[in-house]
Parts: sequence; C-alpha cells; structure tokens
Amino acid sequence: MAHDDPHIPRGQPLTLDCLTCRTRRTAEWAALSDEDLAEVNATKTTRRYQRGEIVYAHGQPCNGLYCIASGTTAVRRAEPALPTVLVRLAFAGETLGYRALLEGTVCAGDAKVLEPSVICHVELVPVQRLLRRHRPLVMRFQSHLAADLDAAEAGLAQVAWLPVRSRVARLIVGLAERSTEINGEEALEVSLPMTRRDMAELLCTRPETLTRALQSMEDDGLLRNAGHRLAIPSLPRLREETVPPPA
Amino acid sequence: MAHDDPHIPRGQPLTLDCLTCRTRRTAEWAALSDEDLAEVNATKTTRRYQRGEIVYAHGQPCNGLYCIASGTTAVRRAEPALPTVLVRLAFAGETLGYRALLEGTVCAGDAKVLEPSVICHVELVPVQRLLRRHRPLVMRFQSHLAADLDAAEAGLAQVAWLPVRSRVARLIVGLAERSTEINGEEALEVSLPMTRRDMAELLCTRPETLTRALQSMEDDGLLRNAGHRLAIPSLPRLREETVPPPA
DNA sequence: GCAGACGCTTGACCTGCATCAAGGCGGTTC
DNA sequence: GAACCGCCTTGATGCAGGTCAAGCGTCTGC
Repeated sequence: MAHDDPHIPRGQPLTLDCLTCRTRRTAEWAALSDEDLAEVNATKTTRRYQRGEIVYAHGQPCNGLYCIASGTTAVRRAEPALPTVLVRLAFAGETLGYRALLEGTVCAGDAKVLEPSVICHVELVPVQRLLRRHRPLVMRFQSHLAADLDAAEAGLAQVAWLPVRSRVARLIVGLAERSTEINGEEALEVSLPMTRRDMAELLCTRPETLTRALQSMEDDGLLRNAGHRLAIPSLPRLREETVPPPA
Repeated sequence: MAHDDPHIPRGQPLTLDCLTCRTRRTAEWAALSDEDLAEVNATKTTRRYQRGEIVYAHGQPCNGLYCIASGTTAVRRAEPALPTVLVRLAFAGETLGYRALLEGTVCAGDAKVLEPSVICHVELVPVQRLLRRHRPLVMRFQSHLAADLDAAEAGLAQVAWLPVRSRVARLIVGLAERSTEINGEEALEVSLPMTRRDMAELLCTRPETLTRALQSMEDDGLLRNAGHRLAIPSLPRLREETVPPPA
C-alpha cells in the first residue's frame, strides 16, 4: 500500500512537511497553530520502515513521539511473566509512544511495522516544550488516551461475551469502515495487513481457530477469502454477525 | 466495613473536610493547594450509599465527579448490543466519573456501590474551573486515565493467556496486597466485597466456574474459603499460581 | 413463624476452542 | 532449480470451561 502511495515520494532524501501532511487534521498536531507546527516540522526526522521493523521496544526509555505518515503498525503490550498481546493497530495519522511520554515511563510494549511505512520521529524535548505551553495539545493526547482506554475496555467486553466468529466479524467490519467512507454499503474489499498470528493475537485466539472462523464465514457466503485481501459481498449481513449468536 | 469505619461519623448530618480527609494525599486532589482544595470542599456534598446503590448510570450526562471517602464500588462498562462488563473496582481515595468529565461525553457505564460507602460529589463547574487553572490537576487525571488503560490492557493479557484459576489467584493477590502493606508475607485475610457474579464478571468467566476454581484452590491448601472472607495461609504459594501453568 | 427471593454450591453434560501434528504453498538463498 | 523457511490450512483429539438444572442456606418482608 504505502510503497506506491502517491503522497509519499519514493526517492531519497525523504522529507515531509507537517504543514501539508495529509494527517495534519487528524493527528494530535491538529491542535497546533501553523507556527507551532513549524517548530515540530523543523526538528522532526522522517524515515521509511520495512515490514517487521521495530519502532520502539518494550522497556526502552521514551525518546520522543512517532507519527505515522503512512502504513500500519501493531502495538503490543508486555505483561510481566506473560506472553505479549497485540492490543491495537495504529494507522496513518496516529501517534505512537505518547503514553510513555506523558507519564514519563519506559515503553510498556513494542510497536512493529506491519506494512512498508513512513514514520516521523519528533524529539522528546520539543514535544515537552509544546506540551508545557499548549493546553489544547495536552487535551488531544488526553483524548487519545481516553480513546485507547475505550478500545481496550471494548476488547474486554468482546472477549468476555463473543465467540471467535463474532469477534472476527467485528474486526473486519471495523477495518471495512475505516477504509471506506467512500463506498456505500455494497460490495467492498478490505486488506488485512498482518499475519494470521497477529490477527489471532488481536482477537485473543489462535491462528488455527481464526482460519477456521474465516473458513466458516466464507462457507456462509459472508466473505470471499483471498489471503490478505477479503471481499465482502454484503456489509450489513456481516454486521449481523457482530452481535452474540441467538442460541 | 465502612459503616463502622472510625473515620466516618455515623450520625447525620454527614460532613467531611477535604483538607483532613485521609484520601487527601492519594486522590487527584493531592495536586491542589490548601486554598484550592478549600474551594472543592466548599462546594462538595457528601452522602452515604447503601450496598447496591448506583452512583452514576450508563448514558447519563456527566454532572461532576465522585470521590470515594470509604467503601468499594464496581465500575461497569456498557458496550452496544453486549452485556455489561465489570472493568474495575474502585476503592477509597479513588475518583469516579472523571472520564466523562474530561472528554465531555456521557457516562460509558455504571458505577455501583458494593459495600456501605461514603462518597463525595463535586459539581461540574468548580472542577472545570480548577482544571482550567491548574495544570498539575490535569496531569493527575491524565495519570488516572493512563493507569486505567494499563489495567485494561493487563486484563486483556490475562484473559488471553491465563486459565481461570490463575486469574482468580491474581485477583486475590491484588486484593491482599492493597489491603496489607501492614502484615508481612504470612497468613492473612482478604475480604471479597462483592458477589460471585460480580467477581466472575471481573475475571471474564461464570459464577459456577469461579466457585469451582476457588474450591480447587482450597483443596490444594492455597486458601481457606469462608464466603466473602478468604484466609490465605501463604501468599508466596498463591503468587506461584499467578503465572501460566507449566504444562 | 412462613414464604419468597436471592446467592452460592454442586452435579451432569456438552461444546468451542486449544493443542498437536502433518502437509501445501510462496518466497528467499545459494 | 534445489533446499529451506515461514506462513497458512486442515485434520484429529482432548479438555477447560460454559450451560442447564437442582438443592440449600441466608435474608427479608409480612
């Protein structure tokens, strides 16, 4: 996706302008004036990531913020004595590593790039300076925190009450919705920019079970499965699967 | 518990002084100077809650903050089309309903009192005024948000990787730790101020399964079960149960 | 006192999902 | 192109825990 993204120049050197970045209005930086944003722009560095590269790792001290210009990354969470969990996906326009920054702690997990991506890095000091000065920016980060909390709690609710198949349906519907404010409700495609293992981890299940769930949904005509690209004949019918089964 | 708490006067009228409240240093208000806190104190109201009473309900617009002076309350989270989940317990010194306040949304769930409690209510307007003026207070609430997010993600990790028995052990160890910075590691007691149903919901399981897990742990001598009061012969041995079983 | 309600426990049963194991299909390396 | 490797899929099996149902103690109201 990202590697042939028309917005991102392919040749080196790789320079992006925050002021004209298409994530300008969605990222936290939307709270900043042009002048303040120019300050971010001046100190940031941009770099291309390959699939599988680590943005930040568990236990590492926070060294600033990462802002996804394009691509998708998986945010994992490490819990002592437990395997890691994939807690969320982060898409273009989202900020990574803000929690460690706000709380002044080390990173609580890893962020790994799922598709070729372009990610900007803003140094710790300028961000802190802006945060000190700029209330609305603080509020934006706070909202991000609140949104993540929402998502985590929603995840708990789903694991507690829904069978794997419904959770799969929810994930796909979610991906479909965010990739298409364009189309109507009709036939559409979504890409799954991750391995079955990652997806299983996101849904709190195992790859084998996930495959079987996808298979059964395909058998029921809810989707057509082509590896990492799914076709959805009818979004409304898929949506019906997102509620607990009647029995 | 709370009803014979020496710190809380039993007779009406019920008045507490924020400045001398024993939660003064743990609650978010710790960020405030005496003068600012006096402002909170002047506008707050205090009231006694019975077991089962609702502090705030799902969908209700935020009308301020609730500060638990004594007692325990269960915070539930509502997800559309799904049964409710118990996402956390809140103890004395904790603030309830801060998320709706910070984000300006309606309440995302319910808070229900588990034991006779005393809870103070601070009106919306004074809090907003303080938040506007007082950065450290904002930061405190932000930290609360971050801590809740941590807990929610830890919950996900546990559900994903641990069997019910280990999750039960974690809950009990957690309760034991917070109720006893006093004792050493030796024999101690913890109270479970909630129904089996609530506890099951907190652990993402069913009451029957929970009972069986407690039963099996009692059989193994890890605890002695007396309804809502558990005796723990050896906290270290219980702690061993909190990691994934070897097999 | 009794009746009803509620919460807890226990038993019996069954199923959804994890686990283990094997085979297929790209993709990469030499 | 052969050999390897990681990923996905499929099958077979077993079990943890969900579900249903009954019995029992405790509390409450009348």
